[in-house]
Amino acid sequence: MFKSYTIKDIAKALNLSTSTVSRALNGSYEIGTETKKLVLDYAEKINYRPNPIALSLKDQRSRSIGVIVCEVANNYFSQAINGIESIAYNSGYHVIISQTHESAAREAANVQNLLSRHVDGLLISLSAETADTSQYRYLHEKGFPIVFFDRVATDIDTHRVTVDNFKGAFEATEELIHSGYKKIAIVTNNAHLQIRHERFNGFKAAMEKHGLPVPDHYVSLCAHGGMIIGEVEEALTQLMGLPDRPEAIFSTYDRLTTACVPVLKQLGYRIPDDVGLAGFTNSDVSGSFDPPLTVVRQPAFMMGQLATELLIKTIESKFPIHEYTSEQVGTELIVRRSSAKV
Amino acid sequence: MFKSYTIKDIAKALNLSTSTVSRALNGSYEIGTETKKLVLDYAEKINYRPNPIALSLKDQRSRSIGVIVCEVANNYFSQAINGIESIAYNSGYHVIISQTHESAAREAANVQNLLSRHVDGLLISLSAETADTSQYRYLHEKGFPIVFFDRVATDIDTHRVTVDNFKGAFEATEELIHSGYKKIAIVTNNAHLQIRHERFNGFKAAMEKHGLPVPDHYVSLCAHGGMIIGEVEEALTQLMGLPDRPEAIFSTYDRLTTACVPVLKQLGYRIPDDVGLAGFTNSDVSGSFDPPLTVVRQPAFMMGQLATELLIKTIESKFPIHEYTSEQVGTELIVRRSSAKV
DNA sequence: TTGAAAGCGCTAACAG
DNA sequence: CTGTTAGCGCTTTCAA
Repeated sequence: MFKSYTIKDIAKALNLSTSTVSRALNGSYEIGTETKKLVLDYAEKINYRPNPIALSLKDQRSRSIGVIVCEVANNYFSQAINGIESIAYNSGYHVIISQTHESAAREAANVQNLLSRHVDGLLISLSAETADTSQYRYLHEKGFPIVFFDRVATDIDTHRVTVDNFKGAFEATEELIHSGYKKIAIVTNNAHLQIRHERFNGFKAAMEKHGLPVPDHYVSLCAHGGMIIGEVEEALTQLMGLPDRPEAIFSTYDRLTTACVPVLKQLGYRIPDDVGLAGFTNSDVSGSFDPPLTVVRQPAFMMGQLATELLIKTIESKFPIHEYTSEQVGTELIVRRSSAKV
Repeated sequence: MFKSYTIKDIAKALNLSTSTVSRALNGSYEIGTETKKLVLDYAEKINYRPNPIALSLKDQRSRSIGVIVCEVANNYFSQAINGIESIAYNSGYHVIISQTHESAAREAANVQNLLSRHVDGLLISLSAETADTSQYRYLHEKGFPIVFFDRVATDIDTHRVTVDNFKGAFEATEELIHSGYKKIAIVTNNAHLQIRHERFNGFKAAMEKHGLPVPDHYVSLCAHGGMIIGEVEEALTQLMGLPDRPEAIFSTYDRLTTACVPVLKQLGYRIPDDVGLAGFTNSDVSGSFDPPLTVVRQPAFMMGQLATELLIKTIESKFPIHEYTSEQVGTELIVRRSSAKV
């Protein structure tokens, strides 16, 4: 069923040896111009395609890279995957995507799965649940090419691609402050991720700079980062039920930010009249929200490209690499009405 | 660099032949219980993983399926890919995604690329530009497993997974009519796609049923389906500039629908006060829009699953399949304020 | 119950 | 310039 032609078929048809055919196909110099033309023409005619599996077996590489993300159906990640694909494709790699759904166990299983498929390298964005990164350290120490992007493991010295989360959060928070908000709460996702810390710190730094307090009860955690709407409801109900109810909310994570909108409305609060809102999100329709959202946007596509370039460079390096780069790109603050003070 | 263990390593270490090791690993019956245990224990200890590439070479299949979509960063497709992955993963296939960016040329190139990678089958959603489906017919006739989903080629008799586009469009249009709109225009994407026709026909049928006309100048085309904002601007500017300006707009395509919102606003029209709006989209934040959007939603995840199941069944079928199923699933109409009549 | 050997498609070292 | 051959990791006859 759908057998394709092999080098052998060509050799037989042309009464040549397979090696001659191989040489012709690969543009070797030690071959007669006529023979070469003969082979190429015939190959063209029968639409010959080399079998990449045989090639992979030969040179011990699969020409594929594994990508680990929490969810494909996520603005940031789908845009990043777009960037990943664009580079990988041009470099002759294919991309195998696997999703953790924010589960550390699934993440571990996916890594094993990708390894058993002999991917040449791994592009990783940690799940929110991942606390233990030892499997990555192990691989990394064994010389297996790994690049982290966005949600990185800080305790492993590898290539990394991130945004300046601190600055992104700082700017957004300061925007809220400049609008006139003083009592600002933060909703954030799981504590393990580095990006959470950085964004949290950026938030705190902005508050501190302006002499504003960040009481503990103004810090609300949603472990599933907006995937579970009940969690967001609970968090916001609690925040908005406080005696010193916050005047504005800063959200550190994509879905969390967009999830805040319907939840706040459902709880009876108008944005920004009753409560201001700003947060990280890569949604490309955040400007059409009611109200239009003030957002921090990450250059997802570019980050995907950058990470993939680093990974492929590592994979194809003749020598083991021991110098790792941490690329940090900027975020974009888009100010809209949700952060205005009425 | 990162060499993994082979069956040979085990054989050497245990002083056995590779075939014995192979048999032990594969639970063959013609093997001594002791030897078997020995091998399995050792394999476990060194964390042995069979090389899928060698296996593929042997049995002439790659255990991978190719997916062709226009864009990963698209609500519908990212959700569908989610479904595709879930089934493929469990069946031991990996998924190679490639994007056409709505270009027929890129689509053709991607197909060739996937074929040269010897994928075992193809899951295809046509690009908006694709008019010529002969490459698919050719493959299909050669016995290559293909399943179309969402944007299908109707002139090829293969497995297909679609939604009831006619009904989805019919219901949404009728919803606008029931709200009190009479002059309803339609913005739609490229003419080649079957889904466009079906949705257009559903729209027309609803209009006819209620005795409403669909003049030609109420039909507006955006070839790039909302990817190019200028196109949407042009289309809407023209529609809204008509002497008999439409009172409502029905949009047949995901991004087109969401793109209508900022464009209409920018042109100075309020939704639904000045113009009603309803359309297809799988955006999961359409309820947070200003105004909340009346949308037709497709069960993308399920469609991805269905298509993948069909494909894998075809791939693994012992006999050539000549009976093809056309699965059609329902759409969901979510009525919100954008389609209300003020 | 085990081992030897061929073969999947391709490349490359070695002969000629 | 071209052919022969071994080998990548694995399974599967065929022999023993």
